[in-house]
Order: sequence, then structure tokens, then C-alpha cells
Amino acid sequence: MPRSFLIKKHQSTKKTNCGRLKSKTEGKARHYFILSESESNYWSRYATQTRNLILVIGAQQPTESYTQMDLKFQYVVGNHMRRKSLLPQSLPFLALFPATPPGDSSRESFECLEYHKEYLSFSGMAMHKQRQCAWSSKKFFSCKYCEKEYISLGALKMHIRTHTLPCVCKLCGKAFSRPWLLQGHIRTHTGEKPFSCLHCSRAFADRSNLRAHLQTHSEVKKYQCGSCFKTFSRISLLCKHQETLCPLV
DNA sequence: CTGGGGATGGGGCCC
DNA sequence: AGGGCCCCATCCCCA
Repeated sequence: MPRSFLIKKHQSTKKTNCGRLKSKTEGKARHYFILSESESNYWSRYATQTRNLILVIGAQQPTESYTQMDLKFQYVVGNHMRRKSLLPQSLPFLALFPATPPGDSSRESFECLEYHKEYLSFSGMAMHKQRQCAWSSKKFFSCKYCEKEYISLGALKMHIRTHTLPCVCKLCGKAFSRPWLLQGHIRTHTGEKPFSCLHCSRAFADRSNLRAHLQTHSEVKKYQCGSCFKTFSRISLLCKHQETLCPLV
């Protein structure tokens, strides 16, 4: 039963291995903890026996304060909290948090979503994960120029272009990561502006800039401050307003 | 300080 | 696999 979750780490617990897991569908946030391998073995057995934790398996540990991830999870019914101080940093990301009784979910089996194997206990599946799945850091494709990691080779290659900048402008020598970025740059030399505004005579070299321009024709500004209700044409202007200028924040 | 234009970056998706 | 394209975002500059 895979579900999509939004992970948001608590600011107050930023430096610990815990945070909150928020279900996009249910809208409820729950605390989560990240476990070491030995701890995950222990807690998976514990959870299976006592049915009082939810265990969450993800492809990677959340590294930013606000990360969207698809997580596969299994419910184990009950309620339990663990002290944060006992939780070291670890990979792969395995998390647990106190459960909300999900009806008759105790009948659910545990499926390895990569190998499509079904297990009667979570610990059984966890064992399989450790032995058979490419579930360790080896699975990630690491950039040799920086510390970024990607789950697909294609994504990594695309990223590496941002270091190698293979697309060079013949007119000025400026280099870009993608051909279409170079294409957009060349328009700054030629003056070509293929994106025209339907409401006025202006034209733009870049579609995004036309889109931003279209907001200036809109009577209803898209971005509104939640405190003073002032509206803005760009998200950047709203952010700036909320950070420093809004009298009600 | 505000609003808008110009230029650019990067992830994701499709073919 | 790679290119093209889309969308979103950001930064800088200027009026």
C-alpha cells in the first residue's frame, strides 16, 4: 500500500535524526526517527511482535529541511515513542513513528516493492532488503565533481553537464549545460524574440519571461500574503515581502 | 522600496 | 540514451 508523503523536519529538531512525517492525503503530521541498521533490525522485530509502531522505508534519507519523497510503508498498530538521543545517523533511510490504528491493517502483508516479494513479517522483508536489494548507498550514482547523488544514471549525466558545460556559444565563448540554454543565450545576440504577448505588443526571448510578463496584465495577482492579504505578481516578491516587509508577520 | 524585464539554472517528462 | 521542451525558480539590473 504505497502512499505519498511529504517530509518536513522540525526546526527545533533540525540537528537530530527525527522530524515529522506528513501525509499529503490525510494531512496529519507524525514524528519520525531515523534508525541505524542494528536498530532497525531490533525495532522491526519489536514492531512486528507488539504492533505498536509504523515503520517507514524510503530510498534515501531526507537531506534538506523540506523534501518530497515517495515512501512505502506498513502499519503496525499501537503507540510508542523513542528517545531521540539514542538515534545515530544512518543510511539507508528507515524510520518509525507512533501508529494511528488503521482499521484492520494488521492483516496486511509486507511486500518488497522492488522485487515484488511478499513477506508475512516486516522483519522478514527487512532481512530480504539487506541481503538482496540494491538498497545501500551503492545504488546511488554519485557526481565526481560535487557531493550530489542521483538514483538514475541519466539524472546524474544531466547533472554532470552543469559542471562540464559542453554547449559553448561561438559568438562570445560563454558555456552552458544544455543546448536549449545556449539557444536562449544566442537570442540575446540575435535579438530574436519568438514569444509574443497576446495583450500588448511586447515580445520575449524566453517563454518563462513571457509568463512572468503575463502576470502584469492580470488583475488578480497570483501570490497572496497570508497575513496582510497583499497580492504579488511573483513568488519572489511575495517571499521578500514576508521575510522583511510585511507589518503583520 | 516596488515592480518588471532579462538572463540563466536545473529537474522532470516525452519522444 | 540523449535531445527537446516545459515548468519553476533565482539573480541581477533598472525605472
